[in-house]
Amino acid sequence: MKKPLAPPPTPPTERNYFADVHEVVRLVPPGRVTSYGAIAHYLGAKHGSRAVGYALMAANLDAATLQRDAPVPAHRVVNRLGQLTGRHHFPTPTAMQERLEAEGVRVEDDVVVEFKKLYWDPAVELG
DNA sequence: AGCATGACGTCGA
DNA sequence: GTCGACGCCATGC
Repeated sequence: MKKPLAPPPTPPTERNYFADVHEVVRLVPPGRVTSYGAIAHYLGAKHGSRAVGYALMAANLDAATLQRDAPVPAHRVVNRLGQLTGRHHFPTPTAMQERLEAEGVRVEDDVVVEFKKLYWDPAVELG
């Protein structure tokens, strides 16, 4: 039958790459953190780490994605130094830290305490 | 179509 | 050991 509405399987702003990033981030268990580079590396090491952050930013802002799939715990993603570089993109500058601390992750001076200890590498945990 | 930007990471000087 | 430049992928003008 003809389809009166044509729901695009993959919106232009959410391509396979973004979906991949979202999926991996969702796998990060509470109380653990990962890095942009780890995700990029897990996805093939060919993807730029910037694109990962870009995907998270888009995911957080795009309510459609949040409704379609589970919310992306972007607060569990920090840079390779454990710094909360993405906190400025949250509703409030402290929202990211608040969420992390709510999960038992201590944040001090915008840096995850015991980052190496809480580090969750998808390439290791998943593969 | 080309240039500039971005929640990064790695290399070279 | 610190600083600067390039690369990566995707988006916006």
